[in-house]
Amino acid sequence: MRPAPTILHLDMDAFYASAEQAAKPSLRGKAVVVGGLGPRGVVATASYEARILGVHSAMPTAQARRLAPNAAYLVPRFQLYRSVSEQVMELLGRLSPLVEPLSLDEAFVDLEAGGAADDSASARRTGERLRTAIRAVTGLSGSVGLAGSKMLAKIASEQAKPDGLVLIEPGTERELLAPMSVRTLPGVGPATGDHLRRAGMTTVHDLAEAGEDELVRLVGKAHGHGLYRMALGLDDRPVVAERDAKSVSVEDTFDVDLHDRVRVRAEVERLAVRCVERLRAAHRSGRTVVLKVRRYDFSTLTRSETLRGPTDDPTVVREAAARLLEAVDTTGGVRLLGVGVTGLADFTQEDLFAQAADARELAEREQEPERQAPESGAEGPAAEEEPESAEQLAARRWPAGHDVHHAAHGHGWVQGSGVGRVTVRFEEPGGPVGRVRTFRIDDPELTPADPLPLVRDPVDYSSWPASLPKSRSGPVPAAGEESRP
DNA sequence: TCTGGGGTCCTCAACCGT
DNA sequence: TCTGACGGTTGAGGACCC
Repeated sequence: MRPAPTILHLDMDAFYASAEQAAKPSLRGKAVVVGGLGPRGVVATASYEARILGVHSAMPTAQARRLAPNAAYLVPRFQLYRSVSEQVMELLGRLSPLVEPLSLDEAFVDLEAGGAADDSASARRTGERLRTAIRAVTGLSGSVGLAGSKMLAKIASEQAKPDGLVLIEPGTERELLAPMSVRTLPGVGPATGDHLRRAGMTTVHDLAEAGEDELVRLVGKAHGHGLYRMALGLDDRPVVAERDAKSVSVEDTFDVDLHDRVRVRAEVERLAVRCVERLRAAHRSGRTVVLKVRRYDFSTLTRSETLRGPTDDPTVVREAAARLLEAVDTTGGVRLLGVGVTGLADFTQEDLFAQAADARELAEREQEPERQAPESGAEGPAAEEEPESAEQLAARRWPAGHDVHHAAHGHGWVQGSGVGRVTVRFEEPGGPVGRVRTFRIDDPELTPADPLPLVRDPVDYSSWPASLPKSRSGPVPAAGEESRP
């Protein structure tokens, strides 16, 4: 534990939903749900207005619709979130070289390493200035936790939500943690929480009392040891910048379970190719290919194969995935398929040709002479599947919430689509609530558009935090300098 | 009323080589 | 040659996180 609370945890408030509200003036103050909209979708983020109605992350979207039938339901737009995230991370990078992003909307910062704070007062000042800067640059609010360790900084930012700052003074940690639920501690989820509860432990105090040996007996060596230290408020994990990814994977859940083995095979090949595209985009190669199958009853199994050396050849990965699938029983139906690659390296083995040839030879030996080509063939994969309805076609072409441009009406976003029609609201970030118009889905004047920046004429923060920001135009965004309790 | 997608880390068993 | 301990690698699964 360091002597001063100089670890900062930033957590953007209801990030995806807030970004959508900022992008779409008509949604400000309204319940907004961002997530999968299909029959098997789940909620990624709900705005605070939707949370009041009981909607929360990881809830099936169907359930959310029952709780909040009038909320706006939008599919995620990662392009927008990524660009906002980059702005935020850029500000964090100016506070310290040690920034550890955890996701698009969360990061740890070691303020001491950046000379941005050395005691409680300076840490608090920096935290508040950061919140002000984030609001000015992105138009969104973030909550800040400050403490002497990562674990406590994260707990602090959780307490600070929404739109606040909480600082935990070193020396007060044990007292603060004692009455909290064991579920507060990182790494304690539903399973471990239940396990501990059955052993009579519900609070952090109970864990500290139980002692290390008892915890190790209950939940295993690594976890038990870590849990005990956390219960005492001890956590010396450093802030680590630039973590290399250890695996790359893609997966798809199907709206309807797949029964046709030919279709399953075709989907696995498609996923393998997508996985390699991602791998190559990251300039990596991988040595172990993993196939994931979730069956009709939600039971999940994985099968993996380690190659002689790392590869980024789509043929090699596709063939490995296909071999793995042969060993899986899919009768009863398949709900999800995934293909991943682990054991990543920055280089590719020179012997790629030989490896591809090996794999092909193996596959050929196992396959019948005429391999069904899914694209051709009268009884291809489509035989069993329903043709796409007009609704599905419209939803795919014009996803709810995505930006569009109309030759006559300008910039807008898709409010909904179906029966050959798409409804668009014409409005822009920072502008007034716009009007709604409906078009045919094949209207030639309507085209998909890129998201607009959430703040059009941002305050100049190019020399932040060295000097105070100067406002170029408009009112200085509200973001109190005082923290909420 | 059913349960996404992209990851990380840990555990355990089997197997291999020394 | 047999047996055992031990470490490393591989494969499978589970828990957890956002």
